[in-house]
Amino acid sequence: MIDLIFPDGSVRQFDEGVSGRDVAASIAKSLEKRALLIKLDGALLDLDRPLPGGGKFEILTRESPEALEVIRHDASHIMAEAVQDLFPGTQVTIGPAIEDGFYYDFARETPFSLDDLASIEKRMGEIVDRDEKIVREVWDRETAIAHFKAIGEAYKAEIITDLPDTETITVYRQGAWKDLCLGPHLPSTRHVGKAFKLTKLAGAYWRGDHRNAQLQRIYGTAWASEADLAAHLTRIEEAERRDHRKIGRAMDLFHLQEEAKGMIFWHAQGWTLYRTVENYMRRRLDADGYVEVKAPQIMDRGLWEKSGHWEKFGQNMFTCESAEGEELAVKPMNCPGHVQIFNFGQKSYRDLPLRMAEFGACHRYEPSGALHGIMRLRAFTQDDAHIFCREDQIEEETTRFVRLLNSVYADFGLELHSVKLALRPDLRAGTDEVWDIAEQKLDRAARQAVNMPIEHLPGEGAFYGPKLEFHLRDAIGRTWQCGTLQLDFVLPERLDAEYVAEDGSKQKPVMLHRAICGSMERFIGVMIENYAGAFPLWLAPTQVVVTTITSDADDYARQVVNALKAAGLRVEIDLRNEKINYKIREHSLAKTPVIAVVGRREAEEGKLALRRFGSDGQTILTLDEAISALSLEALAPDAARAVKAKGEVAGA
RNA sequence: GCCGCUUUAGCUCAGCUGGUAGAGCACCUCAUUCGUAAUGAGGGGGUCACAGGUUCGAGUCCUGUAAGCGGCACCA
Repeated sequence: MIDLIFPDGSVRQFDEGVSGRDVAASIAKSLEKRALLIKLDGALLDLDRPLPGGGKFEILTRESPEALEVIRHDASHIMAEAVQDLFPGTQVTIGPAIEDGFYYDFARETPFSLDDLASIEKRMGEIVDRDEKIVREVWDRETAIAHFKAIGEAYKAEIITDLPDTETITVYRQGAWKDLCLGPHLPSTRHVGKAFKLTKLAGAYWRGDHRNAQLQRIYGTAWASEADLAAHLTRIEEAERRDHRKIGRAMDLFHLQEEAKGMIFWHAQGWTLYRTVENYMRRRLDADGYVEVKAPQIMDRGLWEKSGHWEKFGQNMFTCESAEGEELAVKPMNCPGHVQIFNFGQKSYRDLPLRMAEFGACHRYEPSGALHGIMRLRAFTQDDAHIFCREDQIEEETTRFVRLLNSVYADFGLELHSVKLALRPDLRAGTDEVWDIAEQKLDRAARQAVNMPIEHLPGEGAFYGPKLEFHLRDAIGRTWQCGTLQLDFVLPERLDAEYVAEDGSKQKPVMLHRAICGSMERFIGVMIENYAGAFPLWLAPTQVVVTTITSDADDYARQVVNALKAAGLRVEIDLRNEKINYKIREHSLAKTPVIAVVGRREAEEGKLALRRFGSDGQTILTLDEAISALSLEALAPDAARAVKAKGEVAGA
C-alpha cells in the first residue's frame, strides 16, 4: 500500500501500482475526465503511469500552469509527427516547450517555406482529432539506439548514446509515431486542443554550436484555450506597435542607414532624449563618488595586444593604419584607457576605491546578423566606469553599485527582469584559485544586494573574470543585458596597475568593470518600448506644445513660450492656421505630454488651458501657476528628491 | 557569419497568371480664423533596393549582391 497526501492535507491509502487516473476516478468521475497529469512530491507524472510510491499528491487539470507547459510540449511532438508525415525523410531532433509556446528542430535538406506551415498546422489538427493515446514505454538502451539508427534518426541515436548509463530510456508513442522523450505527456492527443499556431521558421545549430549542422526550427505558440491564444496574438500585435524602431521613426528620434550599418543618426528630438538620460546619469555618478574622465578614441595596437583584447577580439575591432605605418585600433571598450589614467603618477591605498567613469563611445565590428535596431550596434556608448579597489572592498563596492543600479532603474520606471552570474569560461586568463575567489565574492555580494534569485550561467563569464548581468525586457519580451558588474584580477596585472599599500609595498588593485545602462543606446531603446513613446515629462523631448485657436492669440502664445522656455522647459509653438481639433489630434498622436491651448479668453486673462496626454480634460491655470507646476514636474527624479529634501529641511 | 522572409512615393501599403505604377496619410499652394482627436479644393512627388539575365516587352520570371526583419551562433 502507498500513502497519498492530498492538497487538503488528508491522507488516503492505495494499492501499489495504482495510476493517477485510478485515484482521480476514485474521487469523482468528472475529475477523471478533467485530469491531465499527476504531481507527486513536486514531480510531474503521466496520468496513466503507475505511481512509483506515495507522497504529496495532486491532480492537474487544464487550468494549471504545469499542464500548459505539457500541452506545449505535446504540441511540439504533434508537430513533429505532422512534419514527418508530410515530409518523409525529415529527421527529428529536440522539441521543447518554451515561454508562450514550443519549437522543434528538424534536419532536412530542403528548407521549409512559410506556406508549409499552414499544411503542417492542418495535419496537426487531424492528429489531435484522431485522439491517439500517448503511451510511455521504457526501452533498453541498446535496443533504442539500434531502433533509431535503423529508422534513420541519427540525431536521436546520438542523444541516447550521450545519455549517462544510469538514465532510463523512455519512448513516448502516439499511434504509430514514437519519440525519445523524458515526458511527461498528456493522456492523448485530443487534450492538446486546437489553440495553437505555428509562428515562424528559423535556422538553429545542432546542440547550439555553429560548427555543427544547421537544423530547421519551427516555432509555435500553444494555449489552453482559444481565448488565451487570441489574447496572446493581440498582445503581440500591440507590443509590435511599441517597437523602438517604429517609434523612433514616428517621433523623429533617430534613423539608421546602409552607409553606417549598426550606427545611429540621432535626430534633434532623439538626441534631446539621449542628453536627458546622460545628464541624469552623470548627476547620479557624481553624487555616488565617481570621477569622470575621457580617454582617446583610437590607440596603438600594442596597447590592445598587452591588454589581451587583440588576441581574443582582434577580428571584431575596427582598425586603421596611419600614413607613417602605425597600426591603430578604435577602442572597443574603455578599460585600457582608464588603466592608463590610473597609472599616471602614483596611487596610494588612500585613493581607493577609485571610481573612474566615462561615457565611452565604443566601436565593435559585430557580426551582421547580430545587429538589431538600436539595441545591438557597432557604435555605441557605454555608461562605463571602472572601480579600482582592494580585494577586501569588492563586496562593499558591489553592494553599493547594485543599490545605485536599482535606484536608477526605478527612476526610469524600468523593472529588472533577471539577474545572472556568468561563471568562468573555458578560455580564460588567471588561475583557478583567483577565479574561485572572484566567483565567490561576486555571488555573495550579489545575493545580499539583489532582491531576486540569481541565475548562474556556467562558462559564460568574460575571459578576465565573472560577470553579474542585469537584464531588462523589450516590448515583445526579449531580454537584453543592460547593467553589468564584472570582476577583473587580470587587466591590472597585464597593464601594470599598482598602488602603494599601507606598509609601503606595491600592490595590484582589483578592477570592477560596471555599467548601469550598459549601452546608452540599448537602454534608450528599452525605455522607448517601455513607455511606448509616451514619456514622462522629465524625459519627453518636447514637453509642452503651445497652440492657438485663432491667430488673435499668436502674440500671447509667443509670450507664453518664451516664459516657459525661460523656466527651462522644452517647448514648441504651433501657430498654424488649423482647427484646434486638428492640432490637438496631431500633438496627441505625437504623445506630447502637455498641450497648452491659448485662445482669446486665455490671452485676455493671462492664463493657459493645459491638456495632459492621455486625458481629455483641461486645467486652466495662470501663466505663473503653470510655470511653477510644470517646472517642478519636469525635474528629473533625483533633482525632485533634492528639492523635496531641501523643503523638508527648510520646513523643519 | 548561418537559415528563412522582406525590399514599390517621406510613411503604411495595393498592384491576379509579364503589357509600361496606384491608394490613404504626409508634403506644397489657395481658401477658411473655426474652443480641445482629421475644414475644403487644387498640386507636386517613384531608375518599383542594386547589378545582371530571360523576353518583342519585367515592379511582376531567373541569378547574384546589399540592407532590413525573425531566429541561431556571437556579445570584451
